[in-house]
Amino acid sequence: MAKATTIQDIAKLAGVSKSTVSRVMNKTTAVHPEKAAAVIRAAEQLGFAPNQFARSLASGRSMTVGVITQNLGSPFYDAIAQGVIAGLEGTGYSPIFADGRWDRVVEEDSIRSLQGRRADGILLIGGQLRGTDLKALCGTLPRVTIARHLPSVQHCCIYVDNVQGGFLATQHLIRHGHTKIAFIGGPHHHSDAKDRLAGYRKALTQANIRFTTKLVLEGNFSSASGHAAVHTLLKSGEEFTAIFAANDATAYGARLALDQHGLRVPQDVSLVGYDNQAESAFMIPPLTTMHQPAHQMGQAAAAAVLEKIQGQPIKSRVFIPELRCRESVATRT
Amino acid sequence: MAKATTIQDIAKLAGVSKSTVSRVMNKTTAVHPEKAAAVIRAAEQLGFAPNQFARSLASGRSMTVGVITQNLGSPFYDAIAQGVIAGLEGTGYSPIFADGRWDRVVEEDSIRSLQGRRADGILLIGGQLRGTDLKALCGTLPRVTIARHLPSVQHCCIYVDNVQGGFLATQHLIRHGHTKIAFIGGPHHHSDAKDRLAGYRKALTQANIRFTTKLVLEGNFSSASGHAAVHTLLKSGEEFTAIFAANDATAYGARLALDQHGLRVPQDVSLVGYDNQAESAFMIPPLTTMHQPAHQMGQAAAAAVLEKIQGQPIKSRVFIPELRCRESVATRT
DNA sequence: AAAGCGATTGAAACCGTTTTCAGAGCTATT
DNA sequence: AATAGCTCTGAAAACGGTTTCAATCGCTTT
Repeated sequence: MAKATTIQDIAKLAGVSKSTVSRVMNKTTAVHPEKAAAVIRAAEQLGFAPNQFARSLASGRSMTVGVITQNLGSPFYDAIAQGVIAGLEGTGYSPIFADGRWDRVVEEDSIRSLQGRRADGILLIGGQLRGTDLKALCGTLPRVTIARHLPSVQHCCIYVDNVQGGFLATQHLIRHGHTKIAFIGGPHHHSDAKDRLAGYRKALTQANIRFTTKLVLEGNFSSASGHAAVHTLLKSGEEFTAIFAANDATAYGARLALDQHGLRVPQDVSLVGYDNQAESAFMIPPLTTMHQPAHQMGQAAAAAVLEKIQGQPIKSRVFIPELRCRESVATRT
Repeated sequence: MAKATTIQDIAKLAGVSKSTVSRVMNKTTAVHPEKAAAVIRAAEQLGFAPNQFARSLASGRSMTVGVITQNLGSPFYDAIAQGVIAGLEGTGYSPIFADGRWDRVVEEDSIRSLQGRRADGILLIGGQLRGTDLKALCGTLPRVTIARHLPSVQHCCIYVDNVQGGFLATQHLIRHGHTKIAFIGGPHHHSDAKDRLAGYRKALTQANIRFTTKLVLEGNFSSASGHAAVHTLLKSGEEFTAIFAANDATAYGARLALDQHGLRVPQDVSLVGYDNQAESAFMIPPLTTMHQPAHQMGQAAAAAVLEKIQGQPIKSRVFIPELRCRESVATRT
């Protein structure tokens, strides 16, 4: 590799000392405008990119924030990651990724690797580690958790109120006259799934509708699981006029299964999803679903961790999901 | 944060010089077993974690590879990124992301930022920069381009044959008896879109079907554009019995528009997409589409850039998309 | 016994920045 | 006119490793 241009090269070309170049680059001290201009010109001419390692070594700050993801590929979590990247852009901080794969051990390794890289802060998108583990592992390293609510001390969480989301979705169905509402959830141990189920039950209770486990199916947030759940449900013979799926992917699978059984949406069965992924607006019929401001959450988290790095106190933040009414829900007459 | 322990601390505790500590840590030279043991003991006792920055600064290698993305959020490109992360896992190299936003200037800045972080190699997922620009910008820095074919020297490209993909999709429709096949493409300047169109024309020509621009609509790879294109097409009065959409998102939009006009898929109009995104298998009807091995491409690219970093020569690699037959195509009788 | 050699080792240079420190010019005060 | 106080600047010291270089030690070879 051709030797990269250094601050020294610029200093020579601009006829100043490297200290001055550094000052111009970082605007830390006033420099005579004429010299500053010369430095900037020289930097541009040489295509200068400061060596972040030298910079970090000298200043003690790495200007990177570690981002722990869990198996990229789900629309919701990906949108968060995208928001994080967007939120970091132009701040001088770069994101550095490590994948936790929804596995406690892998997640721990990932965090350690990020620490070796001296990340100034850590952003956890989802994950498995308990708050106390995190604290033990990260010490005082600024960190914020996204899309998860950990009630541990000294830890900021940016998340959505899934109980409220489940409640709103179910309430919408109830308001359209439905009383036999099936719920296709996520894995029992997944807190989002549990919360959405809790919201579902809350809405039922409030409307004096009896809750029955016969209408609750376990899925795993995949379309295939939604598809299978509807088969199971139909085979069970339990009556229902509406389905609330714990995410849009599940709703897609459910919708296909209904179609295969000759059931029309929304005339025979109403359907509500959760996530508002891009494809939902173009389903047939367009899917009514809960919108989560994923991108916005990612940006908020990026901003939060930056503030924490700068020593400012930050607090957790709850986002409320919003109902997006489309055409997959019909009034039960 | 408490000051981290350095090799100097270990040297003192073990009663040797820091050079020796470094040698023990990296096994670069034989060290007297007794001293080596003392060093290791000291390191463990102090919980030593080498400062990656100092190490990189001194050695010139960063153990990171830069990944340039373009607006995360599209299934195809996201799957590639996911493949890259997977391919790097366990290699000691970490991916560090920067977004180019499909904008030549932003992309250039991103590359510069990655260079500042002294990435040992660069992976470009899509992008706008011409091969010569890249070469000027990166010099001899190992780099591989994914999902783009740049015929410039000294540059490795991992891509899919979009002409062949367009050809196969169209041929599939022709084999089912269709002759009036509409094509909803991407932006004219986008090379993938151009290639798929070329494949479409090639299949037409081979089957002696006259090509007409009246059946070619411009889209932008979004569902909304597919939706709009079908409206335009229907208003134009031009007859057609099948649609080949340049990607699945476009196909979703087209499918909804057809439905809104009372046209059934596949009985009235057959539909083929491109990308095989996860949702396609659960559309109604399940969408026939071209599968691209995106994840696999990302992994291959990661492996390739690592090899190049190690000084091994690498060569470009073309993947062939495969047809995934589902239920959105019917035989024209 | 002198010279030669391989295995170890420490001192010191170096990587490219940031940051501290002291000094040089100038202006404003007394 | 001397002093104090600014503003701007360069020299040099970190930062925490790697790597080069030369020296030492213990043996083996003439």
